[in-house]
Amino acid sequence: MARATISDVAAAAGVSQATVSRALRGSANVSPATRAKVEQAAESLNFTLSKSASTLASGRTMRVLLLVSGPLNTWFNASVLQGVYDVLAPEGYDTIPSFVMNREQLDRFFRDLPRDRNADAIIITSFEFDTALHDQLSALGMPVVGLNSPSTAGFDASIGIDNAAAITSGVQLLRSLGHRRIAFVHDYIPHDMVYGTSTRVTAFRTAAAQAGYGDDDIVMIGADHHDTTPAMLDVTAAGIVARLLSCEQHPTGIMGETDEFTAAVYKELRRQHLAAPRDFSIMGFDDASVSRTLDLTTLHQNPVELGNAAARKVLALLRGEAPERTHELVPATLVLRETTGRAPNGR
Amino acid sequence: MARATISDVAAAAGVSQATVSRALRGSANVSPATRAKVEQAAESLNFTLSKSASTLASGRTMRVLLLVSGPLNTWFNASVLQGVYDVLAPEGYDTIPSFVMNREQLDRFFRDLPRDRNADAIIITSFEFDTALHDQLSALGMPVVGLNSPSTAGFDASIGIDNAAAITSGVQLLRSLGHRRIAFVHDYIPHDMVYGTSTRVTAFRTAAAQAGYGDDDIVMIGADHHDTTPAMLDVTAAGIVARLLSCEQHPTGIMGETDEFTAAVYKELRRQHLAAPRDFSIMGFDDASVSRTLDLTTLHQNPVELGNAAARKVLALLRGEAPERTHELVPATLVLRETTGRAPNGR
DNA sequence: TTGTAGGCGTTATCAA
DNA sequence: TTGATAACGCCTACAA
Repeated sequence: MARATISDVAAAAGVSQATVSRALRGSANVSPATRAKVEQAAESLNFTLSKSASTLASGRTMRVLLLVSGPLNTWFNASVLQGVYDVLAPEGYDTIPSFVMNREQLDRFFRDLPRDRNADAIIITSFEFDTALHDQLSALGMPVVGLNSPSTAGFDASIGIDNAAAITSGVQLLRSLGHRRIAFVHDYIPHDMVYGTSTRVTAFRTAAAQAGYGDDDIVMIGADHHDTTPAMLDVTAAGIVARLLSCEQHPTGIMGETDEFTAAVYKELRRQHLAAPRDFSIMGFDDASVSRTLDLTTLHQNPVELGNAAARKVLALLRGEAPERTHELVPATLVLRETTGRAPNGR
Repeated sequence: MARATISDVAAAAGVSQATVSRALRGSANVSPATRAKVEQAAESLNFTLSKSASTLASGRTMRVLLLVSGPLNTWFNASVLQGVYDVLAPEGYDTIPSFVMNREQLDRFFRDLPRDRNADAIIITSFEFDTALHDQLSALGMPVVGLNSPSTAGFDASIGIDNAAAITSGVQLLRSLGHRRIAFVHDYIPHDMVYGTSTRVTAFRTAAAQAGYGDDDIVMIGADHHDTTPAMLDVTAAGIVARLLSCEQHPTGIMGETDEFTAAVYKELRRQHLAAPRDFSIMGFDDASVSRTLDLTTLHQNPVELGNAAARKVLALLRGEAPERTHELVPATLVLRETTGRAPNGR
């Protein structure tokens, strides 16, 4: 049997199509009696409004795009999606995830976006845009909210964590524990589209200098290519540790860009029969589940809540209101666990 | 400025709307010259087809729903999403994730689904359906493919891993390593909507019996409630371990329902100064990243590939073809790492 | 509060 | 290969 349309319902309920439309969308100006009649008719005909037809007629799609950088199945991205979904779904909006891995895909995304014109707003996560892209954003013609984007330019609203402040507190911790030489280890940072974590690298440099570390007391070690498979992560980490331990006077305080990456480095250090915090201190960033598994000291952030907040801003923008706070920076807080402690040599 | 419509392009290119439509969708029967003219006109007007209008006219939405059980931000679910997205996106389909946490939400989902009628197909992950739900599936009127669903009833196609075979190989491993008493530890399994992992519980029982373990040599320990926060997982695991160690003659071979859960149990065991494989053997299930971090022996599966396969089946169904294999069961293979070894007491 | 009627931007059928 | 034209199913002034 063909699907019932709004006129079938109208006929069944003995009212006009317009009234059915109003009743079913919960609009005001419909008498309770009429509404009941309509709802009952719709129910018995197993009728529901067609989203496409509504969209075409109203111009509202009830969909919001979520653009994330890198794979969807990382702890951060998946949590953001969860958070966005949580607040959008009850409001009747679909969340449509898209992800891009490199600059080329990003450009294509923006080129094709109007073609799909199937969204009322877009949330963009963890991209470091150049000015060309900022212009693209403005040309979109829909609310754009940024999540963990280094700059707020081009966004109607944004939310992110305060990477710099968090890194600073981490550096302070290492210093107060007596670590004289400290290192920052991080994954490969692509040139064509920066993933946002580059902020942490520069923040570490700055924070260390401010904390009184000299250039010789700071060691930055980054992977020189992107690991594609999980197995490669161990290999990358082994290379990092080799470089770390071959420093003349190796650092005893180590910060990692993310928990995942830090976990791999930590594992390799243990393989070298070094123990934390006996021989060194190590801390991650994110408070992902792996940090809990390893009792890794870390900097806590909650990407689900970031997603929630971003979605709330979208909703406000869509209602034509200003979000409570247009550009928001939330702190990431230090979580002390078992992998940090007094520096081995004493002070 | 208002957005250009297909007639603007038609006018600019000096052809009819129908021709523009054909040309832009790459349909055959358009002369190269005309196509070029149209494409150029579209380009200069910055025109792209409206998805909603296309949908309304054609009946095809170019969207597929992905219904998952439990939160979106678990390793498994996020990977499935990634896998589905990977094959659907290049074909022009949007992937729309939905997740439900309990039976009530599931019922609502099916009740509201036609209301949204905004999908051409649906992929359903990790649900154990009763017959009432099977009927719902058939009534959907669109291709339904199952992913890791215990039964194939009601699905047009399905794919999943062979939990039973995998569990059997795990049990065999423990037996050949000389473990006389073995345990299966698992998280709380809700009654209202089974998450699919219950299969593993029963599979363990069966496999153990077949491998010659007597009833007294098998210990099943499940959490008695659902942990909501990450912190609670440790508490749950502590309870599990307490029960495990308080067995008269405690088991030395342990299998866990998932890597995540097993990791928590393993952590608690280490906290009790027990070491694997010296004092016991432990293995997880999934080959999630945490198992690599901990060098945990596990049973490997690749949910990204499961997602790929499910999406390919959807595509085939949508083309009106039969999928290569309608109902597919792929093996999960044993990955030996550092946490399993000869039973402590010898044989 | 309810009804009428035009329009939203395509696709698809049928001719030409 | 191309062009008219009738759907597609709903929303929204506007009128009653």
